[in-house]
Amino acid sequence: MIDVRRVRQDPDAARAALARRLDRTALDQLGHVIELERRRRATLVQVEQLQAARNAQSAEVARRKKAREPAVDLLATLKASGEQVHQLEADLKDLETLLNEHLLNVPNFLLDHIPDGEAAANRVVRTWGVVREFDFRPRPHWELGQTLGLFDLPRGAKITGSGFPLFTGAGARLVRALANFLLDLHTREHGYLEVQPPFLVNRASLTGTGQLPKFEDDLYRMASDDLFLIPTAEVPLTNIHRDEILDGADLPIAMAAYTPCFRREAGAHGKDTRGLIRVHQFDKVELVRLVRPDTSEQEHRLITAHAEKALQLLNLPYRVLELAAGDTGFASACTFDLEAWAPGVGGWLEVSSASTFTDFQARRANIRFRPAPNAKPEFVHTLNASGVAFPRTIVALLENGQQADGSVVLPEALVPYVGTDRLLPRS
RNA sequence: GGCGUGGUGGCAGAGUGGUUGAAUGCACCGGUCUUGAAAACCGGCGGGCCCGAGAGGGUCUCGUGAGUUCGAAUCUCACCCACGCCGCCA
Repeated sequence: MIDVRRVRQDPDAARAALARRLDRTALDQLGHVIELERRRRATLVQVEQLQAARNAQSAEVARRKKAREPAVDLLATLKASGEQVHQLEADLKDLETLLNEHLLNVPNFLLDHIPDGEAAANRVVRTWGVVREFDFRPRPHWELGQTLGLFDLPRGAKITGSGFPLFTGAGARLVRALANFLLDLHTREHGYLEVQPPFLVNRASLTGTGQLPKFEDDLYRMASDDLFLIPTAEVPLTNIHRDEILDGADLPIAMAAYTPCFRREAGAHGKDTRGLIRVHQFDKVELVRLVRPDTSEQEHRLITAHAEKALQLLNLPYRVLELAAGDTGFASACTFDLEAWAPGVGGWLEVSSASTFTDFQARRANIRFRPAPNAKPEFVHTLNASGVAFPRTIVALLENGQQADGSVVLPEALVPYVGTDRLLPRS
């Protein structure tokens, strides 16, 4: 949630800032916010003045009762003004409800330095690793998965539907190995607290991180309980400290979790439907940090570096993109995507997204900290990064590690976890 | 699922209609004392919003929402959550 006070102090600056998102509805929402906030404050002043008068009269009633003096005249005026206050309060509440609805649909302000434009304007910040030259035609992962017996997508579709992968044998073991490798890396080397959160969350949590109310169509919902399958562990992790005031000395808070993620991918039909690139259920190790606002830019670089370290240890060539204004997610102020090279499909695959949300999620989820003992609470800044998403990482591992004989060489870091340095075709 | 008990400030815990945003203790902050620390003593100490240049002032808030009343933490109703016992189940 954006800061309404910032909007009303300089509405034109707010409009200009949001215009960068190239999203008409965002500006429309902002227009409503400005008008509703004006009316809200006008009504609030009225209500409070009336209440102040009534409180004084009420105290006088109490005094007279104690002194056994008559108070009928006061009781009559209080009764009348009571109805007036009641009406004004109802008006105020309607305004606040409406204001909040619009506010929840306004995206975050972007950091100044990110490029303007749509996805085509995304900026390559750096590239790591060497794209391998093949002396044979590199095969796509779905062919490798078939010959190596790693996954069985038709049967996954039979059990559930398209986009619900079934991993088998060494493939299933590779998933488990990645989970252990990544959790060990982030907890032991990078200092994250390992967390195993619930996979179902309520509306308040999804509103806190920004998925609701706007993106309900992208979520799987359990109608009987009004709970949702998590689209990312970002949701439960960030909400752990919802409605809390943290001790400033405890920041930054760093948490890592391995969870499945569920996404309906509504509206993405026909795009990347083959293989493991776009699926409805996938595993991911997620990193979340709650930090002091003045450190959030350096924290953003740090969390990005943590995700990059995973790709480096997996020996996967990747590039880092700074997303352009028009391509940055609703809640994010600045996002770095990590894209691993996949020679089989011949493209860069997003395997991680590292974002700073500034105080946007903290306002929605009401996560604050006390900068010093007895000081006023302030909102934290929240950040997260995939560290990393499994299916596309597996795609990159298979397609980069493939040999002419059909086997796949695994990176050294994974060998102890998988128990072999090479995946061999089924005999 | 059934029956029962309960939800008060960072924690513990008073408070059953009238200056109670809330006693008291702990924790925390400042000070006195001390070579220093501890103890002791003195003082301070929830959060949101609004007005105000500021000083300051106002208002709301005792799980959430609605209601009764001139007035509610205190009464009524609904909902949510936690705990206990029973049932069911891994």
